[in-house]
Amino acid sequence: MLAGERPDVVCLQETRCPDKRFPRGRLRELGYLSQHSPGSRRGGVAILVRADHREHMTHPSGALDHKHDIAEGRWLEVTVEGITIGSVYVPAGHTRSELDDAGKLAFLEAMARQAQEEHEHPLLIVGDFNVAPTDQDVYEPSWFEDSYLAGSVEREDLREIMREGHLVDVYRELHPDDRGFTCWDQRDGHYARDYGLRIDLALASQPLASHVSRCEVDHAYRQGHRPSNHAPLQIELDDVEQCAHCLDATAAAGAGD
DNA sequence: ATGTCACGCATGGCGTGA
Repeated sequence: MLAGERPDVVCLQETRCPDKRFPRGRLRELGYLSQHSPGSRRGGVAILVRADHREHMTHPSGALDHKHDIAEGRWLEVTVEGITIGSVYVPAGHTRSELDDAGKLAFLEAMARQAQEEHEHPLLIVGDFNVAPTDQDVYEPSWFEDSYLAGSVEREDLREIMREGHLVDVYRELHPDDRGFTCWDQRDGHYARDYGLRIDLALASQPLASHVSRCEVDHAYRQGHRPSNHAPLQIELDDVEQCAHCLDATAAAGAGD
């Protein structure tokens, strides 16, 4: 994919490898800069940036309050060509025990604060949110009623992130009537019957969202022998320079008010 | 609703989390 399509930026979740085994050298050979935040076990997020953007990127510090262990292996951000891109892996909160639930909600709330702080900046957050925003994003809503993936509390926290950051759910904006599932249970038949969920999202700040020309679920990565149970989102932006310029102007206008 | 998988702990399965 890196050798063929040559995307500008790739955000990965669940790298599931210690930092030592993260293939920095191989990525460099392929012409990509990489940043990796390893997870203690199954997490781990990374961002790859095509090397020709080297002169036009920064790594902001203090992203999602790194003082808290909660962000370890779950959040990374980089600013490329004036656009801040976050790669996120929200805790699943699988058991829905009080502890897990609190961890997931605390994480979502930290994201909302971060989004609020950066709301004047061109921002694109992508990754596994472990929240299906609405019942349209779940294959059988009654089975997921108030579950950890589709609970009302989780959904409200997700809406708060979008409100605070003035963020748009890019896939839903472009595909109002499709389900656009990105994740399926590993058990036999679930993918074939499209028993899936849309929990992998791309949230773009509003002026940036108008420059998103394409957002698709890439089913090619669900083919082959024992693929991931997730399918990636592909996103294309039009007129990025113009967009960054217009957003700078917006921010400047906002600062003057 | 449930037809999987990899892992840790510990060595043949079981419990766990996604």
